Amino acid sequence: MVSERGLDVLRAIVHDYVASREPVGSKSIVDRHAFGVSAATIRNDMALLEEEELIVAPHTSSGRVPTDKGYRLFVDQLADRRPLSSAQRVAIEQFLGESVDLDDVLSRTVRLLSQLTNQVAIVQYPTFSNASVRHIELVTLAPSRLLVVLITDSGRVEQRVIETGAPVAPEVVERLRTAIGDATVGFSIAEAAAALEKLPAGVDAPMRDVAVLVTDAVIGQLGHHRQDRLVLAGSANLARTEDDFRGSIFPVLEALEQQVVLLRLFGELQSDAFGVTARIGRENAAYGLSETSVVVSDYSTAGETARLGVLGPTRMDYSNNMAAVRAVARYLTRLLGES
Amino acid sequence: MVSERGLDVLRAIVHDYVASREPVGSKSIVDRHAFGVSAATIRNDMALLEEEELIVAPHTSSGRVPTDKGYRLFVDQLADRRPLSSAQRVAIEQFLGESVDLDDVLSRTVRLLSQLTNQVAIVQYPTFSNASVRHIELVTLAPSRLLVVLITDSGRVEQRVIETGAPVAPEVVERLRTAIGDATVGFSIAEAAAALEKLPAGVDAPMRDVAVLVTDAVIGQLGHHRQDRLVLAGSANLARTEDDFRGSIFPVLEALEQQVVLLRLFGELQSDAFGVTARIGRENAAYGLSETSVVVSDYSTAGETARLGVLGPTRMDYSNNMAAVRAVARYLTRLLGES
DNA sequence: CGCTGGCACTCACTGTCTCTGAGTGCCAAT
DNA sequence: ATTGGCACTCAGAGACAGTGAGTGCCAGCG
Repeated sequence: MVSERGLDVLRAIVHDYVASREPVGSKSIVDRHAFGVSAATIRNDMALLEEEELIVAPHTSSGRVPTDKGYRLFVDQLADRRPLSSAQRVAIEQFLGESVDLDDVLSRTVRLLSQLTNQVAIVQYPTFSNASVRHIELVTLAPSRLLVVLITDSGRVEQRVIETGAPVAPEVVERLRTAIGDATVGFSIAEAAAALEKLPAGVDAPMRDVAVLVTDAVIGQLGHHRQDRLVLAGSANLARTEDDFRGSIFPVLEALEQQVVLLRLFGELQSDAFGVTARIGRENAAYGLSETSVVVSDYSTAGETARLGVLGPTRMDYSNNMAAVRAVARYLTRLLGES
Repeated sequence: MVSERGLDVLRAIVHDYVASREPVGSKSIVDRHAFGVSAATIRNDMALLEEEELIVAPHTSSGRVPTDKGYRLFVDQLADRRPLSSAQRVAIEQFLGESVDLDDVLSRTVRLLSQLTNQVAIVQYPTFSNASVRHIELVTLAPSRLLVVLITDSGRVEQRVIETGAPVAPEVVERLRTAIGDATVGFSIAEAAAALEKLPAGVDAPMRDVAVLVTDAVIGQLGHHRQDRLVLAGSANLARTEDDFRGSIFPVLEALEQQVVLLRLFGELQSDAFGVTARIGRENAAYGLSETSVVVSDYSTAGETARLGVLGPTRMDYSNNMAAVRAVARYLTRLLGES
């Protein structure tokens, strides 16, 4: 078993390694941390830690480096839950407080998070599944081209262009708008979608084709969860990492573009009781991100929850990043809750 | 002066260097290209080219590499204006043909371009300055929170949320909507903005405050050129470059996030008579992108022009990239012109 | 029994040296 | 103008020794 001091040693190794980027040896530990014991003693502890596969020596006789398992233990038990500095808190309040729009809030959030952590930040769009339809607008862009705009009371606006194939008379557009409006405005998303399914059946034959096209479009918009969208910032931070991680930038950049991958990754993580979770190194191997760690937290909107987090090399400052992710998630929840 | 064959040699050097990533020497040139002369002759030509600073030897006695100036000459005079392969043309048609929406078109375009060139692709949002206002919608999200949606006949939809500070009565919203609609719908962007400037003055005192807020918002939306927006794809290609360029990825990724930089860069480039322009290496030094080249082309929409292009390491395949950029720009112009 | 100092050992890293080969510049001959 | 020949240069690859951080182990000490 690993002793109490053994864990302290692990903590010191993680800390020093993250800071210095170099394998850390027994001597430098006693130098930098007041353990009150000699280097030889530390060495004994390190031998135990190595047996438990919490640390590893990259070359036979050089310092030790935490393994994924070591980081995992560190994150689960050893990371000090230190709060953000007051300067950072002020930054959050100031920076997010100014925003007006949902889009604006999210884009500010993601930039803020990437600055606080020096990592790539990711924020998922929230859903408002209990939102209801506020307004539907049908605009003729060209004789045979319609624009459908859907507005919900959560402030979400969806647009889509429809090619009707044949010209549509203005009065038809007008009647369709009224019909669709009557069937949907004021109802929840689910109710509205159900009502629209049946709508074309009760419509005069000549305009039924158009009606099908339009209702399909609206149903599509209703079902189009924006949760499928992500906002990113800070990918330049990947390249700032001046060391060996550079080699594995490619799959990461690729994943950032193929947002599907990130969405699945986000989906799998579940944070415990509104806390923060981390996925470390090889735990992400399935996504080709085996040298990458992800720190996420839920944040909640009126009804549902969505996620935000940061992504970076396995050797990252978990303490700081987890604190930042948690703080931003909390603040964002508060901000969105107000509305 | 550089002889005719000297230019052929330069072309060969650029071609081979781009392909092999290694400095190219006189012998390998006579091997790979049927010059019909001996290596010694080529050496003489190379000495001239070096004198003109078109090529340079990275180490005293190894092959030559094109300088920025060499690439410039190559791009201006030597690049074969070879058309795209028919497979590529088909890809363009198929891939872009399916799209419906402006957003969709642009996002497909940028992905396509990045695939064709293996570089980072950038597409600027088009403006439609001669568009006119089609519809304005005012929706109450909460007692003191309004959503303004602006729709133009070019299919552009802008939204903005306004905090009114105090609750606004439904009939006030209704009257405002009518007033604003009357003043703007059917008019051009410029006319509508002018009319809105004067609108609050002619409104009853009690609702004037709200009127000012709302008209300001709409004026802001009208003036908000989407041309300020870019769509990006393919940043992972930066990391695929397996060579020395990796070192200068950081400023590039940074520029990609700070879109302002890219916008200025795009703005400075002017392509000649609907052709393609390149900005090579140190010509971009002002933006911290001195190892980066940019290839852009105008593309035009109904009224105005916008730009698209690719960005990558100085040592890129200019022939192919310029052909791809031109072809995509042309196709996009045609596609947008149809509407 | 845990801690410590001592000691031999390992091995990555660095600098130096040499060797090799691709490539050059120059020159005299064609 | 082109060519073959030749001396020269220099980056890169091995080989080699020296250095030092760090380890494992052990006997002794509190």
